[in-house]
Amino acid sequence: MNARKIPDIIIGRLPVYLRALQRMADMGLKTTSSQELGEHVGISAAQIRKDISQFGEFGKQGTGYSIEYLIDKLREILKVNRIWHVVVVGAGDMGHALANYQGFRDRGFHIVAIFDKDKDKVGEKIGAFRVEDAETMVERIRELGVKVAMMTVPATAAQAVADQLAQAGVKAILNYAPISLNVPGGVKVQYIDPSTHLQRMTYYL
Amino acid sequence: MNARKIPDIIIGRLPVYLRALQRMADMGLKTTSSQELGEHVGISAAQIRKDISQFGEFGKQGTGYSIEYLIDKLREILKVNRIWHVVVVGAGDMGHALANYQGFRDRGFHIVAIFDKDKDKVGEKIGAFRVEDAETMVERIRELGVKVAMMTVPATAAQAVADQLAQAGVKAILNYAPISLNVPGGVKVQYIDPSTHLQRMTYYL
DNA sequence: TAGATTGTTAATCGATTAACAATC
DNA sequence: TAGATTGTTAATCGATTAACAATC
Repeated sequence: MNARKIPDIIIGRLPVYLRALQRMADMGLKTTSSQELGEHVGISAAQIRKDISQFGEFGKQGTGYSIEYLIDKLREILKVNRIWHVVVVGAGDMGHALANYQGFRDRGFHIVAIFDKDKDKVGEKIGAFRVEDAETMVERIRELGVKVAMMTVPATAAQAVADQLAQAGVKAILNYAPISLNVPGGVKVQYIDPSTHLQRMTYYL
Repeated sequence: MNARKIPDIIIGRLPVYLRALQRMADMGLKTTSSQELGEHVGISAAQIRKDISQFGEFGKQGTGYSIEYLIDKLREILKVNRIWHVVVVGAGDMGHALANYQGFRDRGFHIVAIFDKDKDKVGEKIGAFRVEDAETMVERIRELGVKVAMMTVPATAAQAVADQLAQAGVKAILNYAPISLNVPGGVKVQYIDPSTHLQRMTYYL
């Protein structure tokens, strides 16, 4: 089916399409076109058609795409037609914000545990969670079979934590620490660093 | 000097180089090579040399780059050799986390105000700040001459807030709301959406 | 049918890599 | 000097766009 190797850059756009489509569905729309979707996400219609057609023929000439059907397909392709259990490492302000964030609902993710190294924070209640001791992290992640983690630890601790996560079997790390991580092959990392994002814009000011 | 149009994709990598270099400087290192820097950030040495050489000849054959000098140059290129005043819109958990975040220090940014629409939140103290009424936002941003904003509002409010920010003269928006924004030409947007970032990785699991 | 829009091909455009002369 | 590493060129590789036949 999707036998050929799909470029990273295309995979990176699919969640953006999915997000826009889910929004359209929430607004009660039933169908859309590459043109319309493109206007919403700021990408050319041709590129959207090309990206989507990598995975099959999901549209109809003359009428466009069924929003519901395309959502289903994208969720299937991105493997978010299931719930991924996620751990948060670091119970600082950002860890709190993530733990309380409602936006993971219906996007395929469910936080199952939060860890911190600081003994003062261990046991603290955050929403429905209780902060667990980082010392037990590797074991707990293995037990729970968790493959996805979000790291909100200081830069100085980040590489060591990433090593532990990889060792525990985590395959996808969302890194909020302002540092590039070295991870074994097979482990994916995405970076969120507000300063870096801001610096990508100041050049143009 | 840097007369030619530099591709976006190169500008996007410069903050990553800068972050790695600042880390090296913190560790007391004085010089580095494209090879070494490349290993840190996961980018080929050839590409790093090519990227940097777009802006001048900052290295030395045989010895590489002076870390301090290259940091200075990158800060100058990215225009973060000054302090940008920044506003936060939305005083929810994420707004709190950003307001308390120490990582903007020395990266060129300084938060000057936080706004929220919710009258119950207006007046609330967050660190050194007091939450201001969103109704006064446009005026306050104009007064303060702020060009950079971070938006942590619900998706439903995001477009309207972005319109207001643009109207107030903001030219760079870091958007935490899970929605693509339409902004006038000349306004830059960067997106941070943890679900989208996670979905970029699940494909590979 | 007429109009609209897909999926796909070919052409264009842009980014990355490899290689090496220059030189510290 | 010998070794190392830059800056740059040319070659390769990959991504985007334009165009259009197919067809709903």
